[in-house]
Amino acid sequence: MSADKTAITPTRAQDFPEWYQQVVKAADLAENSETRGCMVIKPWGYGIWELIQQQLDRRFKETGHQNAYFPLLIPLSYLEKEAEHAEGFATECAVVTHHRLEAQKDEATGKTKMIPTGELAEPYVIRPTSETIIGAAFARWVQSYRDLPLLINQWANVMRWEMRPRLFLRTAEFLWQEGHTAHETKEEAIAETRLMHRVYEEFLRDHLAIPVVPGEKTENERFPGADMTLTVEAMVQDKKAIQAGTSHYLGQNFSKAQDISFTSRDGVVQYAHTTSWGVSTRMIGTLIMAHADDDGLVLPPRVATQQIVIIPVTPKEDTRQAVLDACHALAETLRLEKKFHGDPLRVHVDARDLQGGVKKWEWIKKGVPIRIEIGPRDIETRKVCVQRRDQAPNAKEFPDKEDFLRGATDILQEIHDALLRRAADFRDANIIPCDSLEPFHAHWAQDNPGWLLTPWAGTSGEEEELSKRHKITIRCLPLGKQDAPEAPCFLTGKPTKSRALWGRSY
RNA sequence: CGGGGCGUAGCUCAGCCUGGUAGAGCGCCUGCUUUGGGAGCAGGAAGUCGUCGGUUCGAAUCCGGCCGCCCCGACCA
Repeated sequence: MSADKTAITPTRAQDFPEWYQQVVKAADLAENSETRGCMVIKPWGYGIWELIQQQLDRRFKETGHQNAYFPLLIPLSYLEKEAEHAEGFATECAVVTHHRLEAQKDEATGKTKMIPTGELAEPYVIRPTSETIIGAAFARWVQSYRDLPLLINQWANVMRWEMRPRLFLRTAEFLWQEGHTAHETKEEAIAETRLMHRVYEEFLRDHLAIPVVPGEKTENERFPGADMTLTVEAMVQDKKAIQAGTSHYLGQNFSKAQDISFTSRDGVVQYAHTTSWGVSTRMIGTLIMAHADDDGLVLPPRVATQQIVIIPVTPKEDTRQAVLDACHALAETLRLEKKFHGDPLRVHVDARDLQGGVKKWEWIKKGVPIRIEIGPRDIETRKVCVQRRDQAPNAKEFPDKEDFLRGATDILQEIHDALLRRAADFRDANIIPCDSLEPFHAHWAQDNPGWLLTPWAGTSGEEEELSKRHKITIRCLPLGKQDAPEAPCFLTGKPTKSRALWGRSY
């Protein structure tokens, strides 16, 4: 193999979107299905989702939430209750209109066709999100201030009839969690919105090694029906932005529309303040675009379906069994004795009867953080061959087995830290301050323009104009930057303490 | 929903213009060789050529309807 050959063709530099597709394929994460816009998530990819689920769910429970489950089908009339909300999703709803099929034989061809029949009096919409149907339940559950706060989360699938699907990033059906809460006061609801926003930021940083810019969406970019939308924005390797998670303060918009009311401490009937927040399988797409390289996927250790893969090297038949035994023994020791952030290590022995090189490259493409090779010589010298996914494919070290055992979880943490640092450096290098119009316009003519941070005091209309002109959006008003030194807005010249972050996005 | 392109083996595609009834590479299976390595050689399995209809002695190939997919826009977690 020549030194410049990569496992993935094309490379990121050659064709980023195609590279992405090839990584998904090479890592065996998911594939397109017969159903338009919907993907089949394969075990290696679903394993990542399961880990995301487990670890996020733990945080939700720690912050006082409980899981529940609500129907997939929402009566059409529910979507008519909150006008803005309905309008926001109207163009991407799948509608269920019939409840049975009738077999009909075509006399000419002899084939049987199934004809929908039994039309429903009121159609159902397959949930694009569940505010309305959960709100209806909340209306029944909330009677008194003593019923509040109501802190519910649901793990579910939703469907949005997207025009241009892309594996993980934008599929018609996707998996997510949606938190829905109801509170007595605005302050409490906003505190909840901010809390979950922070949970997302920490999760992305500490579990996925993705640094994000936390901030607030402008009115133009808000969730339909929300008073405030908080977002975590990730920058991926083509310098585009991906909204990795959102947390919304819904004010009393939904509670008024759906009558989520309660008798307050002073005996007055009031409307609850509600929130909703969610992350989806899109995070897997974000993770790929943030960390993968020209040899395939690179998994942050905490969400790696397997963290360590041990490849037996069996050149001779007479030492084969001893090598296999040594591999299994090491795997078992790692599983039983080592923990990474509280979870037992996930270790796999790849004993398949394939050539070593084939196996090695397969695990590189699948992004396994640590590869171990053990052969007859290593058994004699009591060493192991250690290779890391954050280093070159042919880089290897030969520590004593005992030393490796002692330091295995440290290596995982080092890999996590290295991924995070690399991504953070990249992001920081590609957020450019900009305080006047000329360079702003010029910036977006570049190929992969990165983000601009500007003083901003423009109106929604002015924002929209700039957005359309350059195919950009205000990704967010970054959280820590809304009390900056007063400066003239780059567009209007009005003095402002606020800063806006502009970029192209997925 | 507008503008382009394409549906042929599991995958990527050639063949279509100039109709004569199906090919390559990769993958898969078998055998031999190789073995700290994404190997080599030999053999093999696998396609009602998206679908319905028309023209023709004969259609993957020509004509029409339908269905689906991809790319560029509008829309979006």
